[in-house]
Amino acid sequence: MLIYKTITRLIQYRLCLIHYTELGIEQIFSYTLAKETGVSPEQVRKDFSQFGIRGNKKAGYNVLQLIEQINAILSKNTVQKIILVGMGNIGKALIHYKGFENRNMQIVAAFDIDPAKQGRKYRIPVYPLQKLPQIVRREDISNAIIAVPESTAQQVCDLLTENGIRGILNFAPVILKTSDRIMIKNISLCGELEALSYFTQRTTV
Amino acid sequence: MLIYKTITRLIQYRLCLIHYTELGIEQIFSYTLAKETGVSPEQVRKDFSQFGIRGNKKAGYNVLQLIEQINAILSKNTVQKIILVGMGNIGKALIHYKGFENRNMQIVAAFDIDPAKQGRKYRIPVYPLQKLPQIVRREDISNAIIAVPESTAQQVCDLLTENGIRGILNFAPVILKTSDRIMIKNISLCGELEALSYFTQRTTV
DNA sequence: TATAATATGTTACAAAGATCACAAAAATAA
DNA sequence: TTATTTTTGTGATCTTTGTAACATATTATA
Ligand SMILES: NC(=O)c1ccc[n+]([C@@H]2O[C@H](COP(=O)([O-])OP(=O)(O)OC[C@H]3O[C@@H](n4cnc5c(N)ncnc54)[C@H](O)[C@@H]3O)[C@@H](O)[C@H]2O)c1
Ligand SMILES: NC(=O)c1ccc[n+]([C@@H]2O[C@H](COP(=O)([O-])OP(=O)(O)OC[C@H]3O[C@@H](n4cnc5c(N)ncnc54)[C@H](O)[C@@H]3O)[C@@H](O)[C@H]2O)c1
Repeated sequence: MLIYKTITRLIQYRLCLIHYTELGIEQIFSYTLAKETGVSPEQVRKDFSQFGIRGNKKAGYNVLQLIEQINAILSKNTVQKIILVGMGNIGKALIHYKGFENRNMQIVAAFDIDPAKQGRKYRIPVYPLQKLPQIVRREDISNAIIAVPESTAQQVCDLLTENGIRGILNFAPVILKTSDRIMIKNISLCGELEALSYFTQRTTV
Repeated sequence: MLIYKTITRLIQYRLCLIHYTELGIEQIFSYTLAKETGVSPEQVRKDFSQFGIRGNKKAGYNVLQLIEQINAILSKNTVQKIILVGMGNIGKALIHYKGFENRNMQIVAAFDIDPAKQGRKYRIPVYPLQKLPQIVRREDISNAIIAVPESTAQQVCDLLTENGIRGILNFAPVILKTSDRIMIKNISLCGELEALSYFTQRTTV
């Protein structure tokens, strides 16, 4: 994906900028944002430049204006609705999380095969899988989170894509096989920890 | 990090290979593994080659032997101990997770400032932060997970690094500032979802 | 008005990573 | 034994991403 990393950084910048508004900061420089987000000032300017965001020489960028411009790029003017499949450990952690709102996202429905999990016990209604096609269509959902066991992840993925889902955040430790028009992002917590281990181990040698 | 991606892939390969042993498969080819992990066969061979793992022309690689070789590279012969700071939504999801064992990892202790969370209510003992230095030293821990709110993440990070932690998996949506000898891996769930949204939005236009 | 200082924006350069192409080896078939 | 097929291993190439350099614009100051 060509500009995936750039978009990821824009999202980071946006988060910082929102902090700045809370602190009453109105104007910033590329190196301010760079330091805060751990990239180089040139990178910040280049990212902005790529999307036609221009700053002022000697005066940097206006925070509010910058947020507006990034919002426009990221289509952050409407709330982005997401569904969740699998109400286990991870699923529950996600639906209890308050941080989505600030970022204009909302988990609008969850699904689980286990009848004990279904109903309105949680902040968000939990439906049986049979309801999925209907809700995806009604709410016009494009993105979903897979938080089911490895053994059922592929079939959940198939169900989602058959019903028009185009983006999936996958927690199951399997590589999902699907059309390349579908975008899949794997969250591999164990993998990340194993990689960390490798490098922290090495440094002692 | 020079070989970070290679290591990440080795970890993926290992996971697949373990599946193969469970299915009774003894011998595999680079393209088998490639298909399963979503990379190219050349990449697989190159990754192995980089660590001196050689296959057999026309006969591919022996599964068990390959696992052994990858284990040796990843130091997977001993259980890797990890600590967790923050017993909220994410923290609880992690300690209830059974999947760490299969990957030779173990969360050996958790920490929280909230006395209500402390004690032996969970699978893993939860201590006050004051106990952290002692336990890190006693158990010889190198890696930690930060699952505390954004507002306290930096101070937890400082505490960890002061006590010899060298690798951190961070769930808080902030860029932690620390020495560059410390390896930090950020898990940005909201960020990933926002990026997904961006691309799935675009495709409709 | 001229000069200095400070940030931006862009072009050129470098590094990392992945892909491609193909030679070499091993097994099988003729 | 020779030819054919299959699969590995790696040098060359392409792509992507990030870094560095520098010219340009703006503001402040003398
Ligand atoms: N919990 C963690 O810390 C953690 C860490 C790393 C990876 N993961 C991965 O994340 C995924 C979820 O983990 P978890 O701990 O939440 O699992 P879990 O077992 O606690 O929950 C899985 C949930 O999915 C539901 N489910 C099963 N099949 C389903 C289907 N076909 N359709 C809908 N719902 C279905 C189950 O009823 C259950 O509620 C797993 O693949 C796991 O390997 C979890
Ligand atoms: N839950 C999610 O789905 C989710 C999604 C994205 C990001 N995150 C991020 O992950 C982090 C954890 O999220 P959560 O939902 O589990 O939060 P939470 O509020 O449920 O839990 C935080 C826990 O940390 C403890 N804590 C606070 N300060 C501490 C300190 N200084 N030392 C030790 N413990 C301390 C609290 O007592 C609490 O138990 C947050 O930074 C959050 O932004 C969470």
